[in-house]
Amino acid sequence: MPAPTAVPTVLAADLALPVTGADRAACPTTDVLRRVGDKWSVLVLVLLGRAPRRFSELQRAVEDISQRMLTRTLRSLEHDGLVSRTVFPTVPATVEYALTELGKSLLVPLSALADWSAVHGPAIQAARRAQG
Amino acid sequence: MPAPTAVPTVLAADLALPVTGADRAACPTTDVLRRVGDKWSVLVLVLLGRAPRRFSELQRAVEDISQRMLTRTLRSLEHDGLVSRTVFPTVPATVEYALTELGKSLLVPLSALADWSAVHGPAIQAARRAQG
DNA sequence: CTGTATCCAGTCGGATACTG
DNA sequence: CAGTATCCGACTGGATACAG
Repeated sequence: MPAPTAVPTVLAADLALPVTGADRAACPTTDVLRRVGDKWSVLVLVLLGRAPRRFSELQRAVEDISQRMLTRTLRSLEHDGLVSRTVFPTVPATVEYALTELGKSLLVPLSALADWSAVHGPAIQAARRAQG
Repeated sequence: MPAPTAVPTVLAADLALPVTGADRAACPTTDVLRRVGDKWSVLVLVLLGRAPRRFSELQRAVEDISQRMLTRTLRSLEHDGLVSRTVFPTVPATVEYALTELGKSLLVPLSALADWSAVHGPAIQAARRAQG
């Protein structure tokens, strides 16, 4: 691990982000937020946090996700080590998806954000309505 | 406000999200995540959390954001009540941006996610490299 | 100084059809 | 059952030029 060199950062409410070019491009916070800020990832993570599920179970659970997007979402989550994929060589094939330990741990801070959203979401909605 | 009807939800690590159509579309958690999951919003929030700043100060601080994106980011944050905008009628005009109380409060759960990212970001990077 | 207008490439996400 | 392939509209974000 590189020594903790003095990377320019901003500090606010215990939150630090690098603000200069190369460092900011690799900022793990921004990286995670963009991973999780897409349309379906968090929903899939939460569903898998409840229990491991098969592809078709997920598709039924989410209900209005397209097959393509479910595949893409699962692939990217798997690619980032948040979800595991297990193929059972039945006929036809069955595939089970589950959270990895990494994925489970991510639900904790997401939970904090969900709590904030539940409390302050109405305030955001109100602000939007107030300005058109 | 409608009565708290039994909206189908999934529970995982204290995290609840609606999973059916109309409810999920209005899910405040997904809504907040998508707001914050864009390229610049969190960085701007963090900078403003440190201190109120003028437009040009922000642009210098971020360094590689385009004028267009800074404007758009600030407008959307303002629109959602997270940032305030104060115009001083000098010549030429100066404009100061600051976090609202709502914006400040958002930094708290974001901080939890930043902490997680700092700790587990390397694990994600490793997972990515392991699979190409 | 603080923006707006225009253009343009790349990505996101949905619909549909097809496959082992 | 669990995907892949293709097409396509919409949105994101950058570059550049112009304006109050």
